[in-house]
Amino acid sequence: MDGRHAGHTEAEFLAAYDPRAFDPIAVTVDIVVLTLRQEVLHVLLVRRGGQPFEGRWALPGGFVQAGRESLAEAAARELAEETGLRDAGGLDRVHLEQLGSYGHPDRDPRMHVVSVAYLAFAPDLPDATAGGDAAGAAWVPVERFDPDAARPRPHAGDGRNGAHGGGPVRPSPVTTDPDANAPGSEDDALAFDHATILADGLDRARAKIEYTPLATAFLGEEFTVGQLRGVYEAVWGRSLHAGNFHRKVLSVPGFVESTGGTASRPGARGGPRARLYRAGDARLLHPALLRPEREDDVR
Amino acid sequence: MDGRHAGHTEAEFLAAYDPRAFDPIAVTVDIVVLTLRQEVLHVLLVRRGGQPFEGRWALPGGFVQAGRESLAEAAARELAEETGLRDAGGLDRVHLEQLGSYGHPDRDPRMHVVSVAYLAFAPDLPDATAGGDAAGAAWVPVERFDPDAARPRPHAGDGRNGAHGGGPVRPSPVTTDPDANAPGSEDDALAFDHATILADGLDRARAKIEYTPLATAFLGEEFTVGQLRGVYEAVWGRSLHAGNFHRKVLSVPGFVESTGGTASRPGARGGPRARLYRAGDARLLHPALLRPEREDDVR
DNA sequence: CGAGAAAGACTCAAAGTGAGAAGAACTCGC
DNA sequence: GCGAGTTCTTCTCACTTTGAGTCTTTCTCG
Repeated sequence: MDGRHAGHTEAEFLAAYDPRAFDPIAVTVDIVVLTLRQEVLHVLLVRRGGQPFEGRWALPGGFVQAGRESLAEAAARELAEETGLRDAGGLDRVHLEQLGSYGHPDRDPRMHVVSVAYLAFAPDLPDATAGGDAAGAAWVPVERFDPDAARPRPHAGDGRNGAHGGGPVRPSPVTTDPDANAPGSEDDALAFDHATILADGLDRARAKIEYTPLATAFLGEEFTVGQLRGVYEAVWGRSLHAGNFHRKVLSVPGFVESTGGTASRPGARGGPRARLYRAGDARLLHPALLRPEREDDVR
Repeated sequence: MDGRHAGHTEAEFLAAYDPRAFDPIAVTVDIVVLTLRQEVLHVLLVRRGGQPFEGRWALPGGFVQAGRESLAEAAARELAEETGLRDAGGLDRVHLEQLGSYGHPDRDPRMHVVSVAYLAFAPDLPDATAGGDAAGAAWVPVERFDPDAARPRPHAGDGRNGAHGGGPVRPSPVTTDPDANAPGSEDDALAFDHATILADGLDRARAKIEYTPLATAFLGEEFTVGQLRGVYEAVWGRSLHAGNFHRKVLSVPGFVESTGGTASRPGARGGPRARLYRAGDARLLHPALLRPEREDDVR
């Protein structure tokens, strides 16, 4: 192909036994941590404290410790460090899955770095603390980085223009670095290829809640159907038909199970007290909860 | 967590600038290449010509060339080398997508190796040629490695016990190494964690043809609805209702488009000449072609 | 108090699905 | 050449699932 068939000679093959005899590739993990804050989908970002991309926002992550940890362990470790959640004991409620790997030779100016990206769904977490080498950490509304501009549109047959009907952007990010610029403005692209990784993570999240019950990972132990619908609306960026959603959620076996209780107080804007549910034992939703038509994606 | 928070001190962080100052991790690509031969799903395996796991069967793959190629390029290169398909010019018809990364520190006894696995769907290819350091290459029926034992079962309402009804294993693998044992027998586990990777690839393939038109990647330029159904039956390991499948395929917009022609000869066992179709322009099938119930997977 | 909002149950029409049947076209074996 | 067996393709029928809308009840807010 390029004369590198020599990469298969016995000499070069044996060289693999000496770990330092060839150009190395570094391996990192980067994590797309998603959560809901005030009904808006946020992603955890850190402000880089060193070169390259110093001062820019990036996904949390770090180097995999060679010979000491698996990729998933590295991701869990970084997640614990960067969210400061380790001590809060809430980490076991976070869903963590591998997203994909990114290995273009020029994606890091220092050397060839392969990043294994992970995707995490977290319930509402306290403000982020800047751990390790980061100069700041913040929960940022994903809308600012979302090329699909997935702000909630009313669903097709929705007559009213409710609170979700394309209103202005929600509150600014909470950051532990008061001087940090809010990320997401024009000149504030993410470091490395993290914009691509984030976009892929959002795609994955939007698809995943269709056929798995993982939307419940964004909520507390107990939740109402309305809160669950809020997760879908925030992630998909569309408002959904409340009645149909309710029917559907309760009809999918194992999605949610009733706790018997009702919410101690109704929603902020009134209404009856909703019944409470917890996540059921299904790992897959069958039948799935499909997104409203998205003709653009089809071709 | 384990006192390695030191991994975030400035000193260690700067060490990343010297690529050889820390324990390296090697990066490889491994490819699950699937194809159909005589209506049976096969995977491409190579026989290892060196330690470790010498003489065992493994997925084709190799080291990523640091600083020279992306992960996808490395996968495409290895695929071309190992299938000998490069010159046949058929590589552009092969679908190649990233499957996932595997990085347990002990998965390779030599050192910490992270493998980025790819999944390929190929039309029927010529016999494999052992390229590079492999001592042999073969197309092997996946059934031998498939814990789900996905041999075609008749669909629920299928009265007859046709040719798909759980017959014996199909022809043995074609290999360029005549002395090679047929892989897949009791004591012939795949090298490394390749059994896991293969299983993940099969899961992905089975899910992917539900909502994408990629089943057509297993076929030639033109095909009949019956051949397309054969792909689904081989991959899912179930026979499908011919009439419903036909209706469904033609009703999904952009899945297939008619060429206007008909097959030059009917199927081997008779029947009228089927109409010919080619892949349409859809990237997603909507609505999807869902597998028959699989209650086991749900919980 | 009345307006507005949400929870939840309901109706109705449209679309999609599984199962079976049937006609036409073709292969074999005899 | 004939009949049995296959396959392709189209239909029918019953059933399920879906989107959209309505309605009642329970609550908050002004």
